Amino acid sequence: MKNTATRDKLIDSGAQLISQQGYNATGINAVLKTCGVPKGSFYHYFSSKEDFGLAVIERFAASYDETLVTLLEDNDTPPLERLKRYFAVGRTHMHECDHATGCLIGNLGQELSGQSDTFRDALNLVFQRWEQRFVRCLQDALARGDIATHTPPEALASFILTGWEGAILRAKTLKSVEPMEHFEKILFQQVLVPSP
Amino acid sequence: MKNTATRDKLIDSGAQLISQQGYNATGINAVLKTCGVPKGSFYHYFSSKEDFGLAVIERFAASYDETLVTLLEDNDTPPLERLKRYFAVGRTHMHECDHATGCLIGNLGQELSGQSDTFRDALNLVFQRWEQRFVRCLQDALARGDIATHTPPEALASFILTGWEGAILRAKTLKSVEPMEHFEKILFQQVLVPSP
DNA sequence: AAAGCAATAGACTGACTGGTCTACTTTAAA
DNA sequence: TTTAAAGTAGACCAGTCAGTCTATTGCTTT
Repeated sequence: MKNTATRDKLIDSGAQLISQQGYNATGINAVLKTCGVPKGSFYHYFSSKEDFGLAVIERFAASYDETLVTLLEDNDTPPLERLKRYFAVGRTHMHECDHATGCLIGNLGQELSGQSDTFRDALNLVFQRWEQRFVRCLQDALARGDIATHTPPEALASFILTGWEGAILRAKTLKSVEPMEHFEKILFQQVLVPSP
Repeated sequence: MKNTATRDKLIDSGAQLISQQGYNATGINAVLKTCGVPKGSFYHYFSSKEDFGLAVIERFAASYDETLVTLLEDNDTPPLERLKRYFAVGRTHMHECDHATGCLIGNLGQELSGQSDTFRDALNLVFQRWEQRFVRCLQDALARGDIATHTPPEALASFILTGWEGAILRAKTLKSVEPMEHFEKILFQQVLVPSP
C-alpha cells in the first residue's frame, strides 16, 4: 500500500459526505462517485464500510488535533483568550457550512455509539483527547489566577466540551449560531471567572 | 381513521427502534416485524417513511411535554429544586437504557437536520417548546431571588438545554452519566446562584 | 525481459430498501 | 340487507445496499 493518494481521496470524500448526511445515509457508491474511484480500489484499501468509517474518524481527529494544538497551546496568548479564539473559529465554521455540518465526531457519536461498540470506543477516545487539551489550557488559567474555582479542571473540561457540542447540535436545528454565543457568554461571565 | 390502535402500535415500535438505531438505520420492515403489523396497514396510516418519522416525533414530544409540565411547573416545589429533579430523572433514564438511547429529539436533530428541512423544522419546534418550559421555571427562580444574574432567562434556558443535550451525547459515547453530573454540578454552583 | 505484486476497473450478487398493488375482511351507516 | 368505506394482508416492484469476483494495468525488483 504505497500509493495513498487514492486512499486519501476516498477518505476526503467520505468525510465530506458523512459530515453532511451521516454515516448510515452515506453509501459507498456515493463516495466512489464523488471522487471518481472504482469500487475495486475501495475494497483494496478498506476491508469494509466500518473499516472505512474508522479511517475517516482517525484522519479527521488527527487533522483537527493539529488546529487544536495551535489554538489551545499557544503560550503567547492568555489561556482564556485561546479558549475564546477556539470558540470563535467554531462559530465561523458553523457559518461557513450554513449550519448543516457541525462536528463530525459529535454527529457520529450520536448516530453510532448505540449501534457499534467499535465506533463508540473510537469516538470516545477522540473526545477524551480533546478534553485533555482543554484541561491543559484550564490548568494554565488556574496557575495564572485567571480563574478561581473549586471545580477540578477535568470536570470543567468535560463541561466545556459537552456544552459546546450541545450548542453545535442546537445551532444545526435552529440554523443559527445563537446557542453557541449564549454558551460562550455564560461560560466566560459566570464559570471561568477570577475570584471576586 | 377511527381505529388508532394499529397506528399507535406502529408509532410505539418506531419510537423504540429509532431511539436505539436512529432513523436511517431503522427500516420499515423492521418496525412491522416488531409489532406484527402488515405493510398494507403502514401505508394506510402513513403516506411515507418521513410522514411516519414526523408522527413519531410528534407523539414523543407530546408525551414528553406532559412529564415536563409535572416536573417543571409544580408550584409546590422551589424552581431550582424542580430543575434538579428534572436532571435526576434524565440521569435515571440514561441508566435504564444502559446509556444507549439518550434523547430521541437530540438524536434526530443530529441525524436529520442536515438531511431534511421538514424534520429540522419539526425538531426545532420541539426544542423551542422545551426552552419555554425552562424559561418559565427560571423566571420563577428570579422572582423569588433564588438566582441573581444579568443574563436574560431565555439565554439561560438555551444554555441549559444545549448543555444538557451535549452531556447526554457525551454520556452515550462514554457509557457513563458522569458528564451529566459535571454539568449539573457546575450549573448549580456557578451559574444558577443567588447574588453573593 | 520476466515475474510478481500493488492498484485499478467495473460487472455482478444476494439481501434489503421504501413503496405499490390487488385482494380480502371487518365495520358502520343507509 | 345492501353498500361503501376503513382497515388488514402480503406478494411484488424497481432501486440501492455492502460486498465479491475476475480481468487488467502499472510499477518495481530481479
